[in-house]
Amino acid sequence: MEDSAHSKRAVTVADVAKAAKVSKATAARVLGGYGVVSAKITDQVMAAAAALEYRPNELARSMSTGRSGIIGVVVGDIENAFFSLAVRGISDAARLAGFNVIIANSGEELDAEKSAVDLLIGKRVDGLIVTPARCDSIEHLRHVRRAGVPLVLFDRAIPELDVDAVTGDDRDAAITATRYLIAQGHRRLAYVSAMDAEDGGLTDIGRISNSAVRERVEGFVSVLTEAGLPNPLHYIRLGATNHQQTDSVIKRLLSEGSPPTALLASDSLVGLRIFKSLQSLGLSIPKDVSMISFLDADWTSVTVPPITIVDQRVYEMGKLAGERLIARIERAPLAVERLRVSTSLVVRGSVATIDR
Amino acid sequence: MEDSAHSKRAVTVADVAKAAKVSKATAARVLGGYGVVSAKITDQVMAAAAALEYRPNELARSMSTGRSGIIGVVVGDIENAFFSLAVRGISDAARLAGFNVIIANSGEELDAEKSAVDLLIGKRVDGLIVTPARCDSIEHLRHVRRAGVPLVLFDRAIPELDVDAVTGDDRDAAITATRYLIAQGHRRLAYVSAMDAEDGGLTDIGRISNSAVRERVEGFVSVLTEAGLPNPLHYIRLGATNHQQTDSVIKRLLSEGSPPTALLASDSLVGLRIFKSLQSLGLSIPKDVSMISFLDADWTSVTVPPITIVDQRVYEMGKLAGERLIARIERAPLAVERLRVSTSLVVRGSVATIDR
DNA sequence: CTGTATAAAGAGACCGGTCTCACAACATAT
DNA sequence: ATATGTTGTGAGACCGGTCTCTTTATACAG
Repeated sequence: MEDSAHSKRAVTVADVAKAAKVSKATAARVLGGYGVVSAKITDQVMAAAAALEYRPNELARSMSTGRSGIIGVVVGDIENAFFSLAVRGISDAARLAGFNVIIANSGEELDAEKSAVDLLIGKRVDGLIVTPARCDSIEHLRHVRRAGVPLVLFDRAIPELDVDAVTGDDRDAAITATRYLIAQGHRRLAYVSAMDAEDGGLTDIGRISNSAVRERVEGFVSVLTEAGLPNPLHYIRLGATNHQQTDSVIKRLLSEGSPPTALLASDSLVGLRIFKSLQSLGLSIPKDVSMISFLDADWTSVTVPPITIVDQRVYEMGKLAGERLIARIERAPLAVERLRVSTSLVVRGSVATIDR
Repeated sequence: MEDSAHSKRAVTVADVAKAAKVSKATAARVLGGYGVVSAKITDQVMAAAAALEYRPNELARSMSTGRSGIIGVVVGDIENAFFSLAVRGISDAARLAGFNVIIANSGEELDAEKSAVDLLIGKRVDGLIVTPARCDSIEHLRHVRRAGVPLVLFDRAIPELDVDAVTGDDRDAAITATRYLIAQGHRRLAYVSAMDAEDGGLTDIGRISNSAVRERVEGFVSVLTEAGLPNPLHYIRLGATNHQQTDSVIKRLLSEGSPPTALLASDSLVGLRIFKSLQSLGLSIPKDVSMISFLDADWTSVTVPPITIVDQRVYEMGKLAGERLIARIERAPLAVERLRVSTSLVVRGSVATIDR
């Protein structure tokens, strides 16, 4: 294997310059596409570069220009369809503007998020899109701003932070879905979310550290209250983080004296887990229990019955976030804003009508 | 907004050194964690760094060390569950070894793949994992090798390229699935893949430019041949790239004089499209048509009936690819290998038994 | 034919780290 | 007291680009 040398020093502008018999500065002008160079010299340099298979060192380039052409994205969980769709939206916006994307996974954990942010700042990304795991620990995000790196929050807003955010209209979405359930005659409604929580219960909505979840819960509760239903917090359950947890949450929920007749799932993963739980408990949807899930995920349209969902238009959210960030990077004079992407309820077959 | 200045020069080692009243070299030693420095000076420097909120410039660091700590991944389509799972496997392996990951999407297009590879090489990634869109255009991959950057192919192998590859045991998987279908009494079997093709038909297996698809088709065909079934190529269809295409492929396939009784889907996206097509055609699975899909995707276990699948263990594949690449980066003396991750057939309910 | 404007090419500083080498200070051996 | 070693610190080259400033060559005007 003659190429096992492995690190034969890469070809540099200096090498090309020497081969083309011009100065390093001139070669750099040709290869970097700036300044003025005669056609003849340009050809010489290009020929030499091709012969040597010159590839520019973007690192060095970034060092002197101060721009990396990269935008960093910190998401909760790439495997979640919500985020992978969002990432595609961001990537598309980025590509259109000539930027590339580095993705880092936080696993919805604060420490991982912090170090991901630090890492990306270290790599001198031109801007950052972050899905903050918690809205009550924001020092690291403050630092991003202080470092002069444009920042856009995704899916969750932090009012104290005076920074752009792209979110769904979570409150309205929850309100619409909840009103629909009530209109169908349901009176005992549960809201199930994946957010970590000490115990499954909930006492103080204001303390939910994830704004998307909080606003949905608020919307949910406000509808129950306006409908005059008792104990609006009673059927709210957090902590459906994995299969076992969800199973036990659902089991406990349904074995109450008067169990809920409808479940609202905070995201498509929770929705899927709930679906499977109900299936394994031998319960039929929507005859025994009704459900609505957030996100128009793959699986929701092929089940029997197909699942009624809140369509979040995540791709648009991602694209918008990307565009906004790029506008910031290019110093567009914009007011700090929270951009809300509207959602819509897609009625399929997972909600029963209850006669009373 | 007092921080609208936006680019207040970042804090450098020199700044920290000045504040700590030591030389740049000493400050660098403390901040970079190399060399020897007395405890007293270390404290001074750390204090100054903390006060100034120093963050190292990884770009500059990479420039002098020649290592970026990044591995580049070029995948076909992040939104495909296959790839997002693989990416998680790769990321986990990377994180464990202290590497970070940049992801680029090729959209299964050769040009996009080439420019992604170029870009990543330009960013001086320490290694590259690529899912080659085609196995017959490999000059850009040759160049990666010539540039001295370790490379691991993912999901598809290219024997001519003398480079590590991590794939499934595609041939065996297809054989197992096909034999199973035949054992259930099926005699007219179709294979449907998403690969681009001029027309849907297929004349020369050897010319399939994607090794995974080719090997699966080979396996499929070999079983049909060994079972003495006529015209093994007859029901092989490529080009099920999107919903419309798949619909028309399926429609044409089933409106033949003697339509296939079982379909084998090349990946979970194709599988899902097939499922929906059949549903919209009013055909029942498995009564009217049987099917098997590759990949244990979300949706396959919640349909009615649940789908019999070929479980590909993609996470393991990704992890293995990551580990292999890192071993290469760290100059482990390994022979070039093709690593095959075994698959297994998970029988669920989408295949009917045909009595004859 | 000289003066000046202009275009093209070269020289070298710079970005922010790492790292080699020189050197100073002090401890231990002879 | 001198030689030798050890440890901690400073000076400055270097990575591979960009970019400013200077120099050289050429064109055109007076």
